[in-house]
Amino acid sequence: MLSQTMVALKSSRQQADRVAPPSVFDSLGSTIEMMGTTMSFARNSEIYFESEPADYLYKVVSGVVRTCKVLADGRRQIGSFYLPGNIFGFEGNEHTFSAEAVVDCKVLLIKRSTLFVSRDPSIASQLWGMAATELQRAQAHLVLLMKGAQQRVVDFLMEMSTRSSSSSANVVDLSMSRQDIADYLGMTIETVSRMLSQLENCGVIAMPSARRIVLRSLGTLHRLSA
Amino acid sequence: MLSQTMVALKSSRQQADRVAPPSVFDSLGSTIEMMGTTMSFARNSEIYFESEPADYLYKVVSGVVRTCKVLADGRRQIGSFYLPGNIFGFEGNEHTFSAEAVVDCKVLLIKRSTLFVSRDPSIASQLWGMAATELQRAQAHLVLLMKGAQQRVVDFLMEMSTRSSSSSANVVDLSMSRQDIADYLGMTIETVSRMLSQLENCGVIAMPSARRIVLRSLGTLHRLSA
DNA sequence: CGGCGCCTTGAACCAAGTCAAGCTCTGTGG
DNA sequence: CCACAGAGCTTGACTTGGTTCAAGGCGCCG
Repeated sequence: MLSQTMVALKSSRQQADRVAPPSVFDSLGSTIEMMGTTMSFARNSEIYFESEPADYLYKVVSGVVRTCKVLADGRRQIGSFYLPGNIFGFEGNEHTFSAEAVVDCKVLLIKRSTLFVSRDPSIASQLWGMAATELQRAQAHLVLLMKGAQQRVVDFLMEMSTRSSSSSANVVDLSMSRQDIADYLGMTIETVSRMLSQLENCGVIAMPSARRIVLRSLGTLHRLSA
Repeated sequence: MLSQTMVALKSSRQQADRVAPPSVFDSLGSTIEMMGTTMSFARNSEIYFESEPADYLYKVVSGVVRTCKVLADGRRQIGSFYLPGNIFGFEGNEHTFSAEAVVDCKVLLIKRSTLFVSRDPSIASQLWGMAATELQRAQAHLVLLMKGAQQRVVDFLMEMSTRSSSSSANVVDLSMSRQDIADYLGMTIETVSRMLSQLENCGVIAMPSARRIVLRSLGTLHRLSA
């Protein structure tokens, strides 16, 4: 049951890149305006660590971010993946998970304190809404972990398909490794691999390459995830 | 893998009991004052259903509440338990889980709209804090579900011990059934039972009765939950 | 071409689930 | 007050889905 993950993180935290113009932090169609700083992070570098004080919110500009935690026995749990446009870093006063760049990323940082000085009540309710979205994500993840291996993989594919505003629907380009997927779904890379092969054999997906998945029958997939 | 749970819910939604005086909604040491309504719910009755619009927040006055969801295959997932003083009902605009009374309960209802009319910025930040707490709870639950059966049960006992402001520390009085515990921990009642017996045989807990657990060695328990 | 990540596949193993009794409370009616 | 019924809990024997261990394949870059 022990460690498979043991990712050697690049220790180099990246430096600030440029100061963004007064920009629109526009998730959820909102209009929180503020000064933000964009930073770049190299693949597998750490954005923040799990227990650092949470003074910022983060918005993915490009790339993909994962939040994760290394358990006592060396295994790793991934809390969530964040795609361009997504906002992360919502945990209370102290981060409960670390955040890392899955691939090279640009991330917009917003100091939390700047959000509360403004008296604009719409900001408060937007924050509320984002936290609620995050909570729903976590709850969906809980439900996912109760299912069997095949269902988990199918759910994952469907989630990624839905969330990535991909050009051609039905094609999912995964930027994360099998190990990342396994740690997100709470299983081993071998099982992830087997389930994918199995789905391919059944003809419901195709894998032109390991990281590119074609969803050939959304109907069947949806039924499988029941 | 099919249904074990099939709880027959009492359909009788309870009526409003009395109107509370302008009361202090004082979780997190806050001072959100408002008119609230206290309602009583009988054991196993439904407080709200998963997909109803979420117009209220709820505070447990007495008793214990569970939030849960019935999966497609009939199994049930419990999102969380709420003890007296805890506040629940934070999901976005629509509840993702149902809420039910584990035992006879009194619950204080607060209409959300009343929270937003006031311009008091402290209310907003308190709401933010509560949502963050709820998120942390969910994340802790995620981590829990990655562990082995014994660890899950130990974690559950520790959580309950910590959260219940019990008179005598080290004694946990469970108001929920084995089935509730199993559905919270993502396993079967048999496994829960086996793990508890095992812990008792090792001498780290005692069970004067099925629902009353004495933690005989917090140190050992803490080590086991590693 | 060779080395190295990363992914896949196979076979053996094991933790938890399933199925099936049996036990222990608790409340109820005689 | 006792006997009985039923729900809830425990325990044992067997099955199984997923992990573990161990090769082997594929693709990429030097």
